[in-house]
Amino acid sequence: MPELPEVETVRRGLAPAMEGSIIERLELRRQDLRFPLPENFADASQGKRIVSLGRRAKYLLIDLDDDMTIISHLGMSGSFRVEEEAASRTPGGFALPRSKDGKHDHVLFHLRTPQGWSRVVYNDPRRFGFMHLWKRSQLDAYPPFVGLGPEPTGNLLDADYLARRLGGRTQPLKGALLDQSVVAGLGNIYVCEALWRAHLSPLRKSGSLVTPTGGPKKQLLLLTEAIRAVIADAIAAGGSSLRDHIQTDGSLGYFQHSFSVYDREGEACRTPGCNGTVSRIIQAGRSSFYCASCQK
DNA sequence: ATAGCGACCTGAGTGC
DNA sequence: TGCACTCAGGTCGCTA
Repeated sequence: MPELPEVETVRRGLAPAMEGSIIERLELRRQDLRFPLPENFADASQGKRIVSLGRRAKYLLIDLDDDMTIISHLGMSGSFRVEEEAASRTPGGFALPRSKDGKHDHVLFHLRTPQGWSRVVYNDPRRFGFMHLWKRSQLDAYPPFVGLGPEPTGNLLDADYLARRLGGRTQPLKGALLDQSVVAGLGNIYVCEALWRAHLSPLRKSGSLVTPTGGPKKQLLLLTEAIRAVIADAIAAGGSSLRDHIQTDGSLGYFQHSFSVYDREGEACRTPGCNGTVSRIIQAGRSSFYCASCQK
């Protein structure tokens, strides 16, 4: 489920509840997520203050006050929710409504906040997510971060960079953009959306967007801007839905965005002036949605 | 080196 | 109402 914009929205939603709080207790109900939880997870976390929440690609970073960082990946079905406790309650007095889906609540952060007490709960039905502990000063050496491409929101992603990475590559654009070493944080949905905005087919050979001298063709400039814009728009949409979403059920992690092509098989293409229909094809075992009329 | 595919796990949706 | 089947936003590791 969560691609970069969803993880960023989760980060922004959790920050007010977690930053500055102390992890009074870490309750581990299931250890067997995609990878086993760290052996010393509870001991290394309890009593520590959370100094800030960060993000790299689709990874949420919970920075503790002793140079350790909890790295959390939501996999396909992971989500967090915040349960606030009134300031007047005592530590042992939790009387919050039990989650309707408690059987998939795997990690519970019992927090002491400046205002009182709260719980932050990690829920993950499919258990494709995981959490690791890593020294913050050595985060660049965390194996999944080695070789990770630039953030699509940052300055390192530009058409010249993509030309260097895509030049000579015969792989279809769809696969190249899903490659986290090319751009970090794109997933199936936003690759489909970016290609639609750039009027490029997911089947197009990656190298065809690069000139013989290795520079970006105009279409690659458009693709670069489309990637940046689709991510920025999705983050903005998540941010604007954040407050309402928390108010309804306290959960963070999945927002029903409206997409232009994703999951719209058989519907009319939304490109102005295009009368095509959205198709679904399978590439490398994953669905690609695109309009064959305006995406070439 | 690159590309394709199954595996990991559970739940939601569909059609009979 | 139940059952069988398909599909899912991510990533890893194995093949050719």
